[in-house]
Amino acid sequence: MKAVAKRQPDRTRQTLLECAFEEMHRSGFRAASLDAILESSGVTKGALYHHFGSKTQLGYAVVEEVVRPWIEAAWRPVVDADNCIDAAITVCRELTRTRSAHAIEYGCPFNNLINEMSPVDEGFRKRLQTILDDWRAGIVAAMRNGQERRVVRADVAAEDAAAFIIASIEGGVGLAKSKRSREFLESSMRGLVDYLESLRARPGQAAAVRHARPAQDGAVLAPTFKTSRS
Amino acid sequence: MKAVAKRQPDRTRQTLLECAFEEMHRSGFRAASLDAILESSGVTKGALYHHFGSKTQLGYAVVEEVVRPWIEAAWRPVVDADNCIDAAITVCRELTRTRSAHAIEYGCPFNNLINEMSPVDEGFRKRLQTILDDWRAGIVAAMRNGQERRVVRADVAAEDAAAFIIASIEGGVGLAKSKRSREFLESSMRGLVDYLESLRARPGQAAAVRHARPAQDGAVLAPTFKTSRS
DNA sequence: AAAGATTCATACTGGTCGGTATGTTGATGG
DNA sequence: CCATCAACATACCGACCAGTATGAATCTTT
Repeated sequence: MKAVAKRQPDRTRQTLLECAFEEMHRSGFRAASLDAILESSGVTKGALYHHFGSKTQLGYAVVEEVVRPWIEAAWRPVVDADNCIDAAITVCRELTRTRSAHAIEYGCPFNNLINEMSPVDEGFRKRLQTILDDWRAGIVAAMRNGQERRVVRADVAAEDAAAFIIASIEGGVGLAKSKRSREFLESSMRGLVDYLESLRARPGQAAAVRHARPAQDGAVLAPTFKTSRS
Repeated sequence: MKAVAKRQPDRTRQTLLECAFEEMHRSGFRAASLDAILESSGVTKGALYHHFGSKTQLGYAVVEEVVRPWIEAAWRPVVDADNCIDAAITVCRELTRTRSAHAIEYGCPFNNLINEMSPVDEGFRKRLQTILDDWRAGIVAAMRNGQERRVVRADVAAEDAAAFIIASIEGGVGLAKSKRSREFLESSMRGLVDYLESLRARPGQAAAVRHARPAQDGAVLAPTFKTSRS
């Protein structure tokens, strides 16, 4: 019998992925040092190059197997929820509240990788694009669903709103890196929450104007208390 | 008399700054190669190190003397305008329309630098932070001004809205890099324009839920067509 | 248990990059 | 016209880093 298996290729691979993810999160992909990954993981270079053909291949694997699930887990609650606006607001609140100083300082790995790698590597670009597409499609589906259930205004263009929401989140997290505090992120998120509130369907509203007008007139506004801070 | 001055230190410095900016825009700061900058500028390494003490100092100078004016020029129209919402919408339209494929592919230099350098270099972080602070303060001032002129809803929290707007712009430009087309940026910008429209003060509206300001109506307004799309 | 493949370990290589040492040329003041 | 300094130019150095060659240890299969 063997007390502990001396060879655990799957575990080695997983350790490598996680340490590579952290190093990439701190330094970006190009500045990520293989030696640093090897040191933090306790794996040798021979093992690394047995599991991954190159640094680039390792990076691709991190995107597919770490970043992608990470992002998907974040917005899943919104897609699964009965009321996508309530769910989205909750996610936003969680996002700012649970975020450690470390996460504030280093930002969102997904956003970081897009910014760094999309212009210089097609493999990264394509993989990151599909993650973004899926994320957006999930929000679009949630909003369409919300429109059918009459919890989201019918005149909202779901594609545009989804892109706008994702952009504001990633932009807020990204820009927060330039500040010491999380003030910017929190402030931006309050703006986002206000925007999300404005997407709620109002009780007596006639639906479906969509591409005709920006809505806004006639309807008399303002969900109010649930969101009013102060 | 001299036909052409053989020594033009100011011009040499400026050329260096511009070429460094372009190289940094393409590759990021850390991956920017001094040799590439020297080749594209036709300047030698000796000249570079005469004008700048190190690559980092060169980077700082690019931030202060190229990136900062670049950003300030972008939002100045909003601050100077009579109606900041109209101006902001115009700027957004310009931003997407005039943007070349190159700019789509490589994103916003300011955002790129924050994402890349803020976590790893305090000098960059501080300089970029002040640019962001100024940008945000400019929008806040414009919105407060707009609130006094009754073109912006009185219940809007200017700080939050400004952060949110900036985040959505930079996020949209950043994420657009992962797509081949500018579709994502345009879509996100349509979402932003819709949001900006929602900030307009409405004629007969009793204002101020937010900080409980009464705000007498009577002021009329609302341009409308100037901005309505489709 | 032998053979063969998988999994890992070590030492080394070629290349790139930021930075420096040192030399040369042009401008400038006396 | 000479001295001095600013403004360049060239050659070189050490560090780091991705990748490889080679071999050893372990597991699997028969």
